[in-house]
Amino acid sequence: MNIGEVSKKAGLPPKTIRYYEDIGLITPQRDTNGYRSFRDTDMHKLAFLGRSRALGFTIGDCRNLLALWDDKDRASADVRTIAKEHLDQIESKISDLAAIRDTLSHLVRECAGDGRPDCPIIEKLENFSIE
Amino acid sequence: MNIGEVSKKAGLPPKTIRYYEDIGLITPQRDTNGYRSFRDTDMHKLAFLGRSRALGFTIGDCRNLLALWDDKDRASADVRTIAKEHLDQIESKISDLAAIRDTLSHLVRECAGDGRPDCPIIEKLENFSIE
DNA sequence: CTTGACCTTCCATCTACTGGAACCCCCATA
DNA sequence: TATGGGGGTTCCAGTAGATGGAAGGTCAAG
Repeated sequence: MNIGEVSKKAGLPPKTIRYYEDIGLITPQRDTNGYRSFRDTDMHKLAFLGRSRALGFTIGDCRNLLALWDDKDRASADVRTIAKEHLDQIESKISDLAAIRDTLSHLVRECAGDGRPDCPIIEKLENFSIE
Repeated sequence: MNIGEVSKKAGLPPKTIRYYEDIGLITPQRDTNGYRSFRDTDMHKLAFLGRSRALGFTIGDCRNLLALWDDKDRASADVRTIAKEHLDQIESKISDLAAIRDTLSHLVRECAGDGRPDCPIIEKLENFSIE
């Protein structure tokens, strides 16, 4: 399978797939003409990567998860640890963003948004602190 | 005021402050020894930048907000537009993250996390799709 | 006079790609 | 046989927003 077809099936741009090869996440064979030749296992890994990345795992996480995936004897606790840490990060990010959203939506509601120059948003940015 | 003191007051690392000068967000004077000499207006801008960045505005947004801040005659609608767009982005990011969190926490709950090798997290990453 | 804390510049590095240039390969059609 | 179009290849540069580190100048205290 050539990169274009793989790209469609895995839902990843060709550039991204080449990049994943560059950084050693996959190692597709080559045809005599130099084209990359993807096997099922490459396809499988790419799909795995696509899903992991969609869940927000970093490339480093993905590398670890792939290694764990390859290792049939690993303890599920190892996988769970990575996932749990990531989940914690996501939860803290969500609450950060929620605080920001609350502050901002308050400001946006307060601002008349008309032609007049006085604007509470700018005023608050001058001396407000998010708590 | 030297950069160290400004750094403490504004809560921004010296590196970041120099970077903000590099990209033209501030233009502090220089002492005869070459040290940056920060005035009140620089301090004020840095504090403004710190707060805007803490609210997740991009550097580009900050540049626009600073310009609007300088322009005493601008319409508050201009400021409100930037803030509103940003708020929308934040809300969509929050819901993306919430979907990821739901999926992940489901997986983490399902995984025994013990010494055994079978792990639903890995299994789902093999053939799961986030909807 | 030396020590140590500051300050300076410049260059490299990080994440996770993405864009573009220049070039090769394969197949179908006129 | 030429040619055109749609693949593929490599390599270099750039994105955002800093951050790390090297090499060196400056200043105040002891």
